[in-house]
Amino acid sequence: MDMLTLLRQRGHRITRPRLAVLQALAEGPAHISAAEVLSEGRRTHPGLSKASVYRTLQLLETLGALRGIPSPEGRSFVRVAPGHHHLLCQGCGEVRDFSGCGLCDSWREVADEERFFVAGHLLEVFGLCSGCRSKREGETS
Amino acid sequence: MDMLTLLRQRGHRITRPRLAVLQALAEGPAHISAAEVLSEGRRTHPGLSKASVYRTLQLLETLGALRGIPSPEGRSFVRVAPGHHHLLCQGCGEVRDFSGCGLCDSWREVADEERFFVAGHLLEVFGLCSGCRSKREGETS
DNA sequence: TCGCTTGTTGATACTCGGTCTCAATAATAT
DNA sequence: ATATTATTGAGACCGAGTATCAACAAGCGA
Repeated sequence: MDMLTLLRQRGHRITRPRLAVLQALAEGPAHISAAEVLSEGRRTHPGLSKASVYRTLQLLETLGALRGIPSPEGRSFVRVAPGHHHLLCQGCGEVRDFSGCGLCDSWREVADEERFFVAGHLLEVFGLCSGCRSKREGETS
Repeated sequence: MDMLTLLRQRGHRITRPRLAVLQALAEGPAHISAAEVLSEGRRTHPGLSKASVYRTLQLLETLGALRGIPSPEGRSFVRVAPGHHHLLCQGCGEVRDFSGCGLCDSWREVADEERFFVAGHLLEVFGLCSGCRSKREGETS
């Protein structure tokens, strides 16, 4: 669902700071940090404050529209989308997306057993990207 | 592989602080924070410093034996084990494990396409646990 | 359209997880 | 035993994220 509609539907006010954050999320990179949202958002609303950015990101995460993932500089946020997953390089920190995991069913029954309401899921595959891989050629593993 | 053996094999020295961290990881809860490792580790090595704990955890993560996952109070660390995944509650922050995901193959070909060396993977399923679920009964979604 | 109510904002002080520095120490090789 | 050098511990430091609170404005009803 549209994040703007989601906010309205849940009874949250549509304000300039929130619109600026939504626009930053829409126009910015797929993985975006709070700091990037702040600087990007100030292009549409110069007075945008750090606190509002964090509050809005937190709100969107609570509503299930965003998901924070760990990154070297704090957290970065991604739009929650079905079958959207990551390859995390432990060498350089690069995050690469991939989609179409084809496995979005087998864990569902586990969640059902636990009486757990599933808002979304995220598969992290971590290791070394091709670049870092060749750099470490020769090391014992 | 045994974490102690792993350290030795990669040419890292076996020191008292590192042994204390390994023991804390072995005896502590499955999901453990750096602060918990510190206090737990000081039981076997009272002089253990915060810096050493963070350094050792970082080293073990680099070596692929540990994986940090986001949590309200910083990060918590889990032993990397095949088919070990999480249900993260966005209401209370509870982390519940589940295993036997049965899907540890379909993403592998994606990784291969990207020439990505896979050290491990972690599936996060997030939403609401049964407790938080009933608390929010009646809210629009 | 005009207020009124109250959710939201912005500035800033603050918290605290995590890192950096560097002299002192101790694990390994010889 | 000695030399080499990775590692440690103490504490200063950094910076992401939060708390506070008076001022503001979104939305609603009249």
